[in-house]
Amino acid sequence: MSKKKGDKKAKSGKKKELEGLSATDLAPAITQAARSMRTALSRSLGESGLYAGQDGVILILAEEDGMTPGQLAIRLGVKAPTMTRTIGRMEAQGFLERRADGTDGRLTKVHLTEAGLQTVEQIGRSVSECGSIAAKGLSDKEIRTLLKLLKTIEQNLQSEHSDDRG
Amino acid sequence: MSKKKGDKKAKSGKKKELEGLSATDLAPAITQAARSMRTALSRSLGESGLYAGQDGVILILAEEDGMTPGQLAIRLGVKAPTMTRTIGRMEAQGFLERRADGTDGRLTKVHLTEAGLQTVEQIGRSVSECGSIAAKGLSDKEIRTLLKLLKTIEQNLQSEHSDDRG
DNA sequence: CGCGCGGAATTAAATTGTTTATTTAAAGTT
DNA sequence: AACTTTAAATAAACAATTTAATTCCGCGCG
Repeated sequence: MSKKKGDKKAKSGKKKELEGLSATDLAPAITQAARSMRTALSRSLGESGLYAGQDGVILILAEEDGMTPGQLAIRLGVKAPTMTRTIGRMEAQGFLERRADGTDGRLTKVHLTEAGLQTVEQIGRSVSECGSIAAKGLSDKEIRTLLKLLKTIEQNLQSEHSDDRG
Repeated sequence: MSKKKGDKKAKSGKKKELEGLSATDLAPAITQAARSMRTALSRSLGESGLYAGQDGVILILAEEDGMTPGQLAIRLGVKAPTMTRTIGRMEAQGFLERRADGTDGRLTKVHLTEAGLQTVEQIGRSVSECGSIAAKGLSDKEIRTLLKLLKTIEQNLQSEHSDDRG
């Protein structure tokens, strides 16, 4: 088991051979960083009675109330079934409520309740604070670079999945 | 519209105020990127009969067999109960097995089975390939920068949690 | 020698997340 | 108008994570 792996054959062929060099560490690195972030955020969010994953729903709804589960799922980058169940829990918790759309019977509109509205500020604070803690010691430029790189790899992974040729 | 911020006009004069500026987007960004990564890795890993989260266990065990659940948890950055459950599943799947430590009755040693050993190469390929896909279009330097930044924010979050003052 | 303390592993309970499959309603086709 | 297709939401099954509580075992102390 050698730590250095230079013998990986590139299946794409004409690309740079250096490509897969450090990329091997990318998946573990981002996984662990995200785990730490999720845990930290979860702790902070706990004060509001929320779980990590629920914060985004409230934040988006605070900006635009009455979105459908599908729209929320797309905005948050999760799958529809995930959103359905999360909404169900949050509804039971009293943070939001579902209402049927009058014109289209297939649609469900999600609305923030009074209790949900009251959490918005605290959530914003938690997310912001969590980001600040994580970014401690990093310059503004570095943060922007990180944000840009994260978006890039996300798009790369998404487009790979959608298999959008032509 | 007036919400637009992030101008480069303000230099490092009062970095304190600028600090939380882009950091607010950090948690959502890394969350989504990690989610995409996890999904992609999960698909690739599926060919080996594994789930995302199990790969690291096998990879570490391939390097050093007979580690305890607690050691594995620390190495992978997860909590002990997570490791217990993952090990349980993987044992049921036949990838590894638990053995009691002869000298210390509290310890459990985890060992790779033959089936587990056979997945090592494929896992390495999956992780590497997944990283390459994610890093498509990024220079080697950018990848290293990303890795460094990820490690930094992870350490920031960890040290925040350990709360070791005094 | 007994008894409590601490560490390691596990169990319990709660939630997010994914994939696959099912229901229901709108839209399109013949 | 009836049938088919599509789209949205949901249900079910699996897995990963976390925190809190429990069990088991070794070890020191009285």
